[in-house]
Amino acid sequence: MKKSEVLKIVGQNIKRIRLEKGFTQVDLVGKIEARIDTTNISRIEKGRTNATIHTLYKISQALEVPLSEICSVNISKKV
Amino acid sequence: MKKSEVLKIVGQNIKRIRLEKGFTQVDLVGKIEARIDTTNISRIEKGRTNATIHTLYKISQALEVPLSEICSVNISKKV
DNA sequence: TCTTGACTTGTCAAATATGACAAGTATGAA
DNA sequence: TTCATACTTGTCATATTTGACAAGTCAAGA
Repeated sequence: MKKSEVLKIVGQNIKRIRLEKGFTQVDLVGKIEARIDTTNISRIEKGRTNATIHTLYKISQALEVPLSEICSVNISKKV
Repeated sequence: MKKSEVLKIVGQNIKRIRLEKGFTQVDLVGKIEARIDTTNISRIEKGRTNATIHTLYKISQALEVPLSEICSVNISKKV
């Protein structure tokens, strides 16, 4: 699986969960004590940036889901 | 949960799985088609670096586990 | 149309992840 | 002790993430 695909799937996970919970990006930022920016959330959701694990962790906190849930990418069959 | 704790847990996950599978860090690098370095694997396992999701994905590929498994951090009770 | 809210995108500066290499540490075997 | 293997750590250059801000897009209402 290509880098861009991985980033896209992670971003879709985040966006899907966020919408399911009825949050806006601004809501998320408000829920995170550590600083984070809607610009970055947007970029991550769109798969335009290769986020660090800590940033994803902060987002998972705001979404109230385990980090592993937003990192749920199908295990590739072939490398 | 502090940033350093998150990084440490992810690193421990990787190291634990790697040892369970009997791989050395050099083995891992050899299994990953995309370029990655033992220096970086070591730093990630030690929690000294805030790895990007794509790097963790590459490691998960080499370890033959889902990305979500190495990202398994207990959901924090309190923010 | 105009406005508002939500999101996207461009740019910038600062911080830092990454790959590469060298050197150091630790362990175990001969 | 010596050697080999595995890992850690320091440093460097490069690339990129991140937060911040501004501006742009888009859809839904009034």
